[in-house]
Amino acid sequence: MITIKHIAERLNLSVSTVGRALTDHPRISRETKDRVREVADELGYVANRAARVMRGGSSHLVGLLVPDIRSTFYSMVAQMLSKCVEADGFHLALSITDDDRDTEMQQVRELVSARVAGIVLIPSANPRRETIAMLRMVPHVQVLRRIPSLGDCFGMDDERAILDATNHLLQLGHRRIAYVGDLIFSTGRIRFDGFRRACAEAGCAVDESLVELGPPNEQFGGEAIARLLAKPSPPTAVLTTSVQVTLGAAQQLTAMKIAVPQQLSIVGFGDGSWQQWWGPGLTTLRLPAEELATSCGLWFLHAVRTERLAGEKDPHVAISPMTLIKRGSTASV
Amino acid sequence: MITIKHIAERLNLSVSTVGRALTDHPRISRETKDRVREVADELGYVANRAARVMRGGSSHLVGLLVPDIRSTFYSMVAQMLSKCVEADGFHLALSITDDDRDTEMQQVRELVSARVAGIVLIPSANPRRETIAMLRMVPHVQVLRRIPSLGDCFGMDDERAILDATNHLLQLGHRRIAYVGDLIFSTGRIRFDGFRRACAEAGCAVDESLVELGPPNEQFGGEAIARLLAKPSPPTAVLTTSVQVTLGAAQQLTAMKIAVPQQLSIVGFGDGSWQQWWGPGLTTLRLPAEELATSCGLWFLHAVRTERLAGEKDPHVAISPMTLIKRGSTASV
DNA sequence: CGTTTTTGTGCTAACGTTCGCTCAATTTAG
DNA sequence: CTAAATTGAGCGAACGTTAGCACAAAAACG
Repeated sequence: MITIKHIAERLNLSVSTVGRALTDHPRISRETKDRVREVADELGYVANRAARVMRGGSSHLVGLLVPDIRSTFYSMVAQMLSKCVEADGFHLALSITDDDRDTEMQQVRELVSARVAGIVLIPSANPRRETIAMLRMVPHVQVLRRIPSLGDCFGMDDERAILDATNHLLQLGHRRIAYVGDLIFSTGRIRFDGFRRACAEAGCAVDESLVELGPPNEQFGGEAIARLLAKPSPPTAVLTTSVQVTLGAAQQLTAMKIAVPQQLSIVGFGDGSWQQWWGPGLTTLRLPAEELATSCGLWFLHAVRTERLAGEKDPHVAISPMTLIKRGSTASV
Repeated sequence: MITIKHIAERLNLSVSTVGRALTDHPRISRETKDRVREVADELGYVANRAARVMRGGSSHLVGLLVPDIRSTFYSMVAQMLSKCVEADGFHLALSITDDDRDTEMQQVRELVSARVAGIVLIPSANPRRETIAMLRMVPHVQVLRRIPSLGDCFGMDDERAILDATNHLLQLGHRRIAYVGDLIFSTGRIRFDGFRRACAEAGCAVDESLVELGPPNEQFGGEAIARLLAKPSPPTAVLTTSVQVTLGAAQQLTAMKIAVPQQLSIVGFGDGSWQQWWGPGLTTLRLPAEELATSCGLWFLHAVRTERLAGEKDPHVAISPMTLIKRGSTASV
């Protein structure tokens, strides 16, 4: 690789002069700058960022940790964040955690080792103490889920949303409402609370046998639906409270040829083009992915610029609202 | 940030000893190694990768350039690639190009500047000379599209696929077949060739007024369908030859309440869960995204390990087959 | 017991870039 | 016409890590 040294030799200049010429230092003559630039282009010189970082400069790298980049929500976050930070000359280092705390730890170590300017992460269910310690060394922002011992967080109004969805079903007269979700993540617990609260407020007892708790993935969604419908007295409505669970549930309902909403009403989670086309159209909670990602990106740049570390005293917690989109998959009993 | 120097001072050791202890050098006593490790953990030491890179080591970074990470295909590539390379201790630096050659150039410059171990890219339609020159400095692999002056490429059998799709429609008796695609990318041109060849071989003249060429995005797909259906003698079948165009077309057909396949047969491109649920089910060309991404990742690691540069003499060109999935959106005339 | 080998550690240079300091040459001011 | 200011460029140190060389102490060998 070509270095400034090569350029300096070629022009019989010192490395410092070449360095200054390339960074447009005011005390270098126009003529020298032009000659240096010309030779640099000719030799195909590309600055070594590692050296710059070592001198104490910024790596201009932003770490992004997501469980799975194929998810529409996470890829939207990645896209928007990338757009945001690139406008300021930053770049994205993408790490995929699989929601595994050990993978997460290793990835965070890598990012800190690369001296990233900051980290945006969707934290795993229960990050290691070490992970948290490392995160506290750099500006960072949590998205979606919230670990109290970490800093700023951009989340969604999970409780309100599930409350709305449950109330929608209650107002349609449903009393046997099944709940499919998780208690693994902070969001899962908040959503479940919302469900219980809505039921309690409506004076509707929660049938524990209609509560399916498990990992928020496609497979569990499908299995949960199958189990629920196989019960002696099946639910009249179901709430699927994560994107993947909703997808699995929809596939299962289609496969089992269940009439929606006649046999079962369903409220899904997240938005994708498939939801408008699935069956009678899926009633769903729309995620404010784009807005959330953008505001998160902007805040993040702010955090990096002000060298704001681990949400020092009062972490900034932003809550974006979700909206219930009513389609054909929910009807009165 | 804590450096080995801090650890050395704390233990009254030299930096070299600490450095060797941390890299598990054989000539360091077990006792010293343990003490060093302990203090390192206590102080929260994280190695500075920049320094390591400067010493001539690898950055263990792999650059990935995609037009848009929200696309299912590209995010699948990102996911699989990440899995592949992380198994070998590499990490992904994600860059989004928007298919813009200037953005692309800037991103490649950044990656080379960060001294990435290699680059995987979906090249833009017409990369700058400078971009190509920089790419030639590092091991790199093209995905999907192919720029002849660059190296190895992992693509799909675009011509064969469109040939199959067109023949499927021809066999169903269609003669007025519309084509919606692009001539911007190498893939677009190859696909169009496949269409023309299939028609020619079947002795079916291509009606140029039924050929809609434009950017491969959702908007164009919708507009193209609207234009085609507004013609005095509209097509009986249409071939949409990119993922986004297919999505736009499907949305437009739903919006216009066109009876598929009675009024119009359609063959789409790419696969997504929505396609099985859209209308009567979309007949479509399945992309071998997962396989392609995985084999690309493996080859890439090979290229990095063997320091294989710009496809030196004979670039490796892998062609994965696509398969036509027949669903309800195509029927005989 | 002396010699060779092994073991454990320190010194120092190097990677590529940046930046403070120095200094000569040139220009401007008095 | 001399003194001061400005311009243009070089020297050398520093960033954190690694690795070759050196060297003392300990161990193994004859």
